[in-house]
Amino acid sequence: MDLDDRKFRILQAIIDDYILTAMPVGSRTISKKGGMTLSSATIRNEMSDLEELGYLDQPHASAGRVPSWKAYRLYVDRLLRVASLPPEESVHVKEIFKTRMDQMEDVLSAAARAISELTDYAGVMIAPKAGRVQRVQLVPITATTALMVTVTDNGVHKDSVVPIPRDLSPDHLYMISNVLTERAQGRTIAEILPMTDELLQDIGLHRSLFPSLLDRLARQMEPDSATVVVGSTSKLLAQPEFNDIDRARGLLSALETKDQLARLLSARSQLEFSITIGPELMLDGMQNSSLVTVSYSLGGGAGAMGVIGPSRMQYGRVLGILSAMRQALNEIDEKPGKGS
Amino acid sequence: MDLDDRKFRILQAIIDDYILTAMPVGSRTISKKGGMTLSSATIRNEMSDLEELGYLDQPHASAGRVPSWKAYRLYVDRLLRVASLPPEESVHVKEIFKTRMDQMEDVLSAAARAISELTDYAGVMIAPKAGRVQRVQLVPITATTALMVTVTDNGVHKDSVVPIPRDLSPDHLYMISNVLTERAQGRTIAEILPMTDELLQDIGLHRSLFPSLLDRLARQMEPDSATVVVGSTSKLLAQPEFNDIDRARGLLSALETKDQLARLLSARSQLEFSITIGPELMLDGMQNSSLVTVSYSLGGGAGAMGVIGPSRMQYGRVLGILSAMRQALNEIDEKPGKGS
DNA sequence: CTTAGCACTCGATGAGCAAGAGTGCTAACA
DNA sequence: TGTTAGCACTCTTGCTCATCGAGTGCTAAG
Repeated sequence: MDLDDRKFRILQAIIDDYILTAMPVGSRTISKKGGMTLSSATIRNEMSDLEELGYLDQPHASAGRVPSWKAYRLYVDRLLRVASLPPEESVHVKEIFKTRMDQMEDVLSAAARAISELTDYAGVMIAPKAGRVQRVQLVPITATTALMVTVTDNGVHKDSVVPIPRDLSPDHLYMISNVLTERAQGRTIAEILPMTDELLQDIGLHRSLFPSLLDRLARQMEPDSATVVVGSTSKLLAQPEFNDIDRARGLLSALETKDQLARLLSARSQLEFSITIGPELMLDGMQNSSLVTVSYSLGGGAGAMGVIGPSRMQYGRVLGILSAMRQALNEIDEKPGKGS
Repeated sequence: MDLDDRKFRILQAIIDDYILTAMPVGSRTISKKGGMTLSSATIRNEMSDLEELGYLDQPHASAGRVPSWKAYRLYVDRLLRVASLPPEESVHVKEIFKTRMDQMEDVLSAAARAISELTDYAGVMIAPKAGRVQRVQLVPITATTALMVTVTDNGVHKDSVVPIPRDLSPDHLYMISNVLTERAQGRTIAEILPMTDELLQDIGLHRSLFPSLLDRLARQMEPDSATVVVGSTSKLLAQPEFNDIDRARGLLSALETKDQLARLLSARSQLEFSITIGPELMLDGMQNSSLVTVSYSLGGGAGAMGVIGPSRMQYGRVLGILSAMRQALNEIDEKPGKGS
């Protein structure tokens, strides 16, 4: 069931053309442009075969052929070449993070915007996975609430408001923070949770307080939808496939449900890169879209970033841009004043 | 140049109809539906006058009339009635903030989403203005960086990474935090900035450190684009005016430049409510859109929220929803475990 | 001042037609 | 046996043209 070399070349030519034009590709086009010396009739026969094999679709009887998701899959698996960036763009990418970034948030949204800008698709970022706890500190807010700030070894920090007993002074909180820090330091959340009992024994004083704190700690450490940043989506609307407003709406609203995106991206933060095509995403409103991701590391933690765009995507170009971004992000670590 | 009562009523009928149908309104429609006992010919004459006065536009010679922004302005100034919510929706609004919200972020995005959901336009929120500093705390991250967490009296907190001298122990940082807190407590940023010299004298030890910290503090306190949250924008695409994809793109990209929105909203956080129509916004891509805002207070700080939609907006309904939201937000304060 | 009546305008709709792109099939050819 | 020229056929696209109808402005009568 494998394709012979000629079929490959023809399929590639079709995909290349379709990616550029978004128009169904006819046999004559390939016969002329494709660098092949075959007549359109021969191409037609081959195309007919390719359709039967499920690599091409025909919108209607007298239109050209359109690649199916199966074709894209083959394309990225076997035919894809990563396009390296032209030098001026490459420089541009390096520039993005030149300005001071105090917060993880800043880095993420700058990167997501940049990805959108460079690719003309929608850029998406997920923050690096929180690593091991490095410090926990309680900062008083009101008489009965405090802010629990957690810093991890990859520089990610999170905070949440926790209730505290009324009679705790700031110094008390600081002491508790130190105990918490001592106990939690260097551990992942999975390691911390069973420690509850031990902790409770240590500080008989605030028995009631700690289960709640550990709960929060656990919640803070898991990747959540808040750590997903979507870049410019308006770029997407320029793509011809979204002249159909309903499709556009479907995709946009899919992009707005951040927890879906969080799942997708966080699942891919272990993969150096990934390409997921249309139906493979198994999400409503994204049957005709693809997700391309690369992982990156920031402060030692692994995150993922990518672009979402029509399946007819310039995969090579996009991968090139994403690779450049990865490198730029990784370099942030080496600089002082780095992203939180 | 004032309009007589009948012109008012006719104009109102036209706007009411147009808001519902998004179609140019003809004289016959008004004559029949408008509750008036005038013939279409009479209406026609009046409409002709209204057009001359700039309240109506005519897309083309043989179409009906469409309200101009001037008409909407008049409408909201003099003819608008706030629609109170049907009880079941009112209950729904109260439910939104029932779940525990640890972070300001959570509250904002839940609210923005809810506004979008209820109105079918795009909801926007800006965080309450930071008030007076209540506590400043430095949490060590690495040997040379710390997280500066600032808590204000209205519960807003912000953080940013600051460089610190290499030889500071956590306890040192805690002491410095206490000094900073003592000095800054109860003051606004405008009051803190001139204090630099005083502070430097107090702690001769870390002269070089403090200007940088105060800088950060100042930056933290100003409202920034990060505090703007936009709810679901895909709802907007359902509006018939955005069948024109270019318009949709224009508006969406306007919604993506958050600092513009930040300016708009923060300028309106002092007003109980505001309605700004198309050209009055003076922004590209929003000539045909309106912004309706109400202020709210959370933790004692004033913020603003609103919706952005086509000028042909159900102003009364939107105001009703926003009022309900304001009330729901204000009530969060009274509960424990409140928004950050 | 109101309104009935009427001529006029102009967009929307749909039919009809020609052009063009593309296909599949067949038959000839190497 | 694979390739290709040729051709009939299909279907979309764009165009024109006529028609329809909503809506207007004007005029003259009530």
